[in-house]
Amino acid sequence: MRISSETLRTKRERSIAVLVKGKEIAVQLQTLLNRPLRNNGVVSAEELASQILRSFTETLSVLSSNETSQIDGGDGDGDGRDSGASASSWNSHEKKPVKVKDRRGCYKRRRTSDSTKTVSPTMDDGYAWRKYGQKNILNSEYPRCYYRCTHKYEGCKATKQVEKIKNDPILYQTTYFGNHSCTNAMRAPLTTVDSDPVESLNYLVTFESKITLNQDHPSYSMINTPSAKEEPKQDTQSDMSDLKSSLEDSNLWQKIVPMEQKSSECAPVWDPKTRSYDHDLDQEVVSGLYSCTSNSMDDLDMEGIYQFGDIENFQFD
DNA sequence: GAAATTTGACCTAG
DNA sequence: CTAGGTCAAATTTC
Repeated sequence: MRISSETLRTKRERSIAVLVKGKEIAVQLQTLLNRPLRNNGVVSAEELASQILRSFTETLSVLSSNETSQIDGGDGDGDGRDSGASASSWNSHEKKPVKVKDRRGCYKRRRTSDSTKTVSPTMDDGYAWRKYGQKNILNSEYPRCYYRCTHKYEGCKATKQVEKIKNDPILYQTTYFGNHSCTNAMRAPLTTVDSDPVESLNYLVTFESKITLNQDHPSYSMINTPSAKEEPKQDTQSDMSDLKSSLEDSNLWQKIVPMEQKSSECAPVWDPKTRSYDHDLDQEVVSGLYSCTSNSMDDLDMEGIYQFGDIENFQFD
């Protein structure tokens, strides 16, 4: 099945519109960051950064989706069971089930196609996820964690799997299944990682990491997986590579994140009591960013951020 | 006490 | 048959 040129044009227009919006927000954020005091505008820097993330995430979603991008739309994806009624099956003293619950046929295993993979230094993507499982994977050094949307019981069927990359364990490979049917209003409040200015900056990096350096560093890529056997969709693939190559010019990864410059003397700029990094990998990633934020924002090459705005001038063929 | 996470068992696609 | 995806009770966190 081929995509109509009209559909493609619509996608492009949507992508451009969202990217332009992202540019505007980025400019606002830059203005904020260039001032030492916080909250001198109506919108906080955290919120702006989060908006940027969402704009770019939506765009990437549009650009990477296959045709209708409907995922497993049909017969209820096997997870439609209600978790409420659970026949108690455990003896109160022994840690063994007295009687096995009859769950045969209660769900279908998900197909491996119709997924979208991303690679990012952070697990967070702006949505609220709830972990429901973890598995050690054969020939994989790190376990795979399973998440579903917090709003599952409001009908949102989005799930994702997160695992560290074997050769690059500071990065997480996230595989998304299904689309969020929850609205913006239902998304996670910006009180978790979103509220960290540094983490928000990390989102910018995350965006960059998803779309660039595809050849030089296979980890830094955004991969749409139509399943290995499937033929690549030429139309969308070429559009994606056009956009990628355009954005590669900005070379933001190196400009924004001087990871090598990790310096322990740089302190976080937010209250550490209210937030703590619960695992060292995030710590490593973020501490690289401390050096950006500590000596005012001068260390941060804002030109790189400007270049996000050049997306606006990108010409589709 | 509610929400989130952990973890072993259950279940199915390949 | 096995690897991997999901469930759900127990446990932890807030």
